[in-house]
Amino acid sequence: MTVPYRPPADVAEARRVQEELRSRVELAGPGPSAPTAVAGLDVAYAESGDRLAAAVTVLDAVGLDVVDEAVHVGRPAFPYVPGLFAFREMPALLAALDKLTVRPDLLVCDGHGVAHPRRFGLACHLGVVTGLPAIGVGKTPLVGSWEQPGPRRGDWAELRDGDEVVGRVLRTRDGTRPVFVSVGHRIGLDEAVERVLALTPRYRLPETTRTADRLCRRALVVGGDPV
DNA sequence: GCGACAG
DNA sequence: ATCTTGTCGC
Repeated sequence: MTVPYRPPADVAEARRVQEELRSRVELAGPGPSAPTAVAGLDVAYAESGDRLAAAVTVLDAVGLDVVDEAVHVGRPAFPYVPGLFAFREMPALLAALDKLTVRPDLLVCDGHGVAHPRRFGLACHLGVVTGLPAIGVGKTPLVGSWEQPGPRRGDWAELRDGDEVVGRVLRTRDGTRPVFVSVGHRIGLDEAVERVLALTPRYRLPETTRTADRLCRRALVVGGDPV
């Protein structure tokens, strides 16, 4: 899946691109079809901050075993600006996705989807650009307010920004901090939460992001960096 | 005006 | 994201 993508030259251009792509987000799912190959995406940075490794792991939706994986080592494509975070990692993530042999049915991103100031976080960006259904799973909030969800796995609370429900604060494990789930592209919030719970049988974060996290960190070490 | 701010 | 020691708990 080769997808054309050019990083913006500056903040102004990034915001224009973001606004243009935002109109293409689909907040509902395509249908009842259950995903079989779920991809996890994550990026690790070198201490210097001038090098990064983007990883994608594809897991069987049922057994949660890794059926394919790919990494791409490169440089950040944009400075870190809250709200424009996606531009930083998009090129490397797309390059990694390009190397996959197995085409995923769903992308699980470490970052938010529509739970974003302009409703277009990394998960939306990746979903729209690739055309694949995508879910955003953030570890910390970016926008919105919420009531503390119950203490048990599966308990949740609405994440709302003003009058809009932009996601769900979901407890994936008893007694641990919740994660922030939001729609990225072509999937509904209920199904997104359902998928996240299916991917967290044991740990707080989805197995997809855990495997991708280990992969990109390893790639960064093998590539030679830790002083 | 001040503070907050995914990774 | 990354830098960091010990510590509490299963």
